[in-house]
Amino acid sequence: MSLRLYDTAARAVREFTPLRAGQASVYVCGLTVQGPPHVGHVRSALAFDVLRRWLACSGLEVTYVRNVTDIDDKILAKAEAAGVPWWAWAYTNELAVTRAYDVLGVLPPTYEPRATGHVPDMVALMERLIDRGHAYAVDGDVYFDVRSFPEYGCLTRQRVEDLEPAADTDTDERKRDARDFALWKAHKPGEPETASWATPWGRGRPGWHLECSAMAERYLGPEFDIHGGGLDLRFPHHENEQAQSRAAGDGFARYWLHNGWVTLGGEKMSKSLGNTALVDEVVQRVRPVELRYYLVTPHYRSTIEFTDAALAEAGVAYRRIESFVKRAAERVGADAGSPVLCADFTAALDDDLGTPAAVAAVHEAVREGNTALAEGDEKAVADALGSVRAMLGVLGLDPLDPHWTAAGGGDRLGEVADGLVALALEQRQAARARRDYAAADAIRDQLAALGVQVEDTPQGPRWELSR
RNA sequence: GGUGGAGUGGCCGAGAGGCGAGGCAACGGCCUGCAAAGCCGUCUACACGGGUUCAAAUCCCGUCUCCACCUCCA
Repeated sequence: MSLRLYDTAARAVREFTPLRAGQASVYVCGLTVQGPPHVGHVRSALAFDVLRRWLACSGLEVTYVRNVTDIDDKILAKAEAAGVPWWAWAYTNELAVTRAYDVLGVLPPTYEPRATGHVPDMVALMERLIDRGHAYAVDGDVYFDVRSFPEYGCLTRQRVEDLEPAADTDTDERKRDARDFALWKAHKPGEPETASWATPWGRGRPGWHLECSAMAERYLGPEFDIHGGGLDLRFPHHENEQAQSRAAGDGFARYWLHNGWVTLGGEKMSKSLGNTALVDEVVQRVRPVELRYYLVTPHYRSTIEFTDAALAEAGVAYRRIESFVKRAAERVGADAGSPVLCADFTAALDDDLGTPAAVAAVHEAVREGNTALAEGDEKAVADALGSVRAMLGVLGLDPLDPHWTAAGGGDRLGEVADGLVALALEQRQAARARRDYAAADAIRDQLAALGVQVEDTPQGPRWELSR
């Protein structure tokens, strides 16, 4: 069986057949860098990070482009309110987004283009659209003529007549149809000069949708495999992108993937509602890898409610897996066993990235591994470990991946602590040997009070920091 | 008004006509000096009302509730 993906345009799961054999081209809408990222934003990045890892794991050479929208109305407004240049505001937030992605183990894209760096591509695209009769310029604004393109609305199955007028411009009277949307916005008095670029129609700045069409074409070609983004981008953003590109003669995206919401209090997490949980704040309370587990485990298209309880539960579940990996690695070595993916795991991810069933397969392998550990069957332990680590690697959740283990390693104080705990455990073992359980338990209790969790195993005591 | 999505056991969260997803919690057992961890077992649910079918959480009709997009939005 091979990969099947739910395509929003088809409203069905479709077999994934790459345009070019052995390769996959993916364009994902990144963020408009108007503020720091919240949990909902990173869910999207994580969903497509898993897609990208799975495509690569399936043997495809993946070109993954995720843009940054670094110019738009809100960036201008917020920067002005904060009294800083718009480009500084945008860049500050872009750095915050990059940091959040990195903290959660999102792999860097193949390339991350910015809207402001692609004005010539946008101008060229507008010229093509005007030449073909699908766009028109009025007083420095350039609009897409939705009535000129019969397919308009096909991505979201909407009829132009049913749509409410596009409100992305101040005035309607210059547009041929109220639903026509702006490809380019003329410079307005009062807006910073730095937020405008020269074009054949005068100075101005990009409309939101145009950048993605221009950048996708530059880096992925006129037709590419997968276009991803959040559900809210279906309309108008993706509908408009597709209209622009196809009206210009490009094939554009062959599969459309959209991730579901993270809700808080039953409603979509969003800045306008004020119900956001910022990534920076959440990772103060939970380990990033546990946040990643929480976000990656449910299916990417389902809505998930962000609660402390759900997050805590995800942490417990992840630690169960992590605990096996660490014990097994101590027993047989971290790299023992071969990276064999369980058949259930592969089948699950091939079925529209069914991470819930994939995680269930991981838990199954962990259970078998724990049994092997208890029975002292080192061959079986190694098999399970290799398999579990390989599967976790696809999900970006391998506890032994340097990304998660890098922090805090190798410092002098840590070595001293290791030695002190070992010393205490020797004392405790001695007490146990002479059946002085009161003394042995006292040592264990004192270590526990310091956050050191001791467990006895057939191979002797081991310890971890409790959480 | 138009276009979509959702309602599952104590909780999170899958599945989409017939074999009890998985995890968390709880309870019982095994293991352990006692723990911890682990393993085994128990807990048989699908908003409501009809219908189709040998068989429905899954299909059809109706109802209720909630959410999203059509305005910036992951």
